[in-house]
Amino acid sequence: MSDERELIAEREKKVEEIRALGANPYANGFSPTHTAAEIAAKFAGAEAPPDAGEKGAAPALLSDEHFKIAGRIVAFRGFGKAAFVKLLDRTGEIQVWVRKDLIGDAAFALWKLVERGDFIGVVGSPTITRPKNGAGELTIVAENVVVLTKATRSLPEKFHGLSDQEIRYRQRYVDLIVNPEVREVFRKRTAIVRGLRRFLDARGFFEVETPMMHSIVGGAAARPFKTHHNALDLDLNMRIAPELHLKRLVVGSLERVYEIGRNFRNEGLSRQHNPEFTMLEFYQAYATYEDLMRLTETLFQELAREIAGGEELVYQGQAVSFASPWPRIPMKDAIVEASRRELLPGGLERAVLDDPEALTRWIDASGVGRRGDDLGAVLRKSESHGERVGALFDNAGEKALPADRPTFVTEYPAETSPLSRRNDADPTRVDRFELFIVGREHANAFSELNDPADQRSRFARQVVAKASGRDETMDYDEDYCRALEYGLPPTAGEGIGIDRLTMLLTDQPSIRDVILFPLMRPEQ
RNA sequence: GGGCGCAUAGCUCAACUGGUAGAGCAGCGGACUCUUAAUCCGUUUGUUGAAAGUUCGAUUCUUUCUGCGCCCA
Repeated sequence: MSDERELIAEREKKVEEIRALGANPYANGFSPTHTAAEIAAKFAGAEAPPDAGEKGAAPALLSDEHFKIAGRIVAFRGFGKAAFVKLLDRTGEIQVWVRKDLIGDAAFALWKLVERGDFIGVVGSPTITRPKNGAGELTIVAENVVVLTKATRSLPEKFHGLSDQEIRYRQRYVDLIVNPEVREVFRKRTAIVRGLRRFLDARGFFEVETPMMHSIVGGAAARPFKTHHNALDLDLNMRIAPELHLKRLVVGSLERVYEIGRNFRNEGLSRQHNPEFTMLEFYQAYATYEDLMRLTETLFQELAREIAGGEELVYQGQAVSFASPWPRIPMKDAIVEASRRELLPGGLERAVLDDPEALTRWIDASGVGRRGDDLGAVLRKSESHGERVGALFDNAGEKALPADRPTFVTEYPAETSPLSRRNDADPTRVDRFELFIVGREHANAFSELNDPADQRSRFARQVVAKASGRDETMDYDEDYCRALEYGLPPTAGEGIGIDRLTMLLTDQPSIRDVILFPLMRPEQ
């Protein structure tokens, strides 16, 4: 009787037996008056009532007040004519004590068909069970019990729970039932999103929703998912970023806007990447990327205090201090540091990175350009000095950043930032930063390019690159350029990945641990 | 995309160099009205991820496939 179907059949038999006793195994209309947490709060610190002493005697109550509670039985300890069960509701667990003498023979006959996994409703009053080792436990002594939903599949083993990662991700509902720490991660995720909204709302930002289906690809360097609208016979892309629509809204004089929503990028899966992921993007008129560095520091510190309990946190064993000020490192300095630390061949000085011809000579002399790895491949197909610098940073410079401090990387090359404003003093670079924490990109921000002529030429370069086979490029967005011609006020904008932020603040190793239903291959 | 690893009962895990699969929990039957992984007695349960190969014999060795994880890119 251990074949899975037989286990289910055993429980289905009980469903019928419940019906035979005149009860509904899928009953409706039971309205709880209290949650587990509310009762726990109400009787926090209560003294145990006087012990009745007699073995088998009904316990003295803390209060005559009747509480109606409902939840799933996650632990069941039976004693023949009595049982202790743990009821799980949305706020946590509470113990219930069911006694034959208190609920009566008829109800107890029904109770005998109840087991771990079932939902029940209970009416009863509180007591504190006899202290054995340490304190007694707050417990609702049942006067009445009803079956609300009979479960026909049994829960995973009570002690080890569910640890198979594949089943945890595929059957998240089971994971959430048996792993309290998983519930806590997702509770914190929601608290993070609420915290972001609170932070931005308090600063006069306006929350908006923009389209997720775009006919034009833009706002990031990524491959899109394709889809199709039948009635219009229109090919569409799932958005890779909301950026261009949000800036249109700044043109529309909204000035401060943000959107929290899903983006879709057709790329591989890893511990840091899920094809659909959630981003916050916000845009603030009359701000610069430097203003956003200060804002970002404050935002992350506030969230760390609320979610992680302070500005000193530990991510997967790595201590990280959020205390101000956060280091700011120009991209080229990070590359020089990588060379110094032999993450790259030596001799890569700042002067070399500043001079396209010197960099070409260094790439040839060091052999990096002939390497079979990703860096070699990217360098060979790079068509500009800026792209080469960006490739050196992505493949080595990142690794030379401080591990124990959030770090702003600044001075990005213009070629890899087609939507960013050029730096006034050095037009080959843009007013942009990315925030790196524990080696991962956590935010990307820049002062926005609002010169329509410059924007048009940068879109044109993207189109040329796409024509030459690059698929992670943007389309020419004519309407966006038209919007810029109406005037985008000086504006800075930023994107923050909510999934990675949640990983960081809840110390989770994989993005799949902070997404309720991560993308998986279909079963079978 | 490349490399490494994992896949055994519903769940968590065993099974030495190849000898026909076990435990705990869950389930089932019984005892039990203060338990905390309740306890005690008895007891059922398997296409060892799939397919093929080597072998007298494969959970174990080989190949392919599927799914998952990790590392690299």
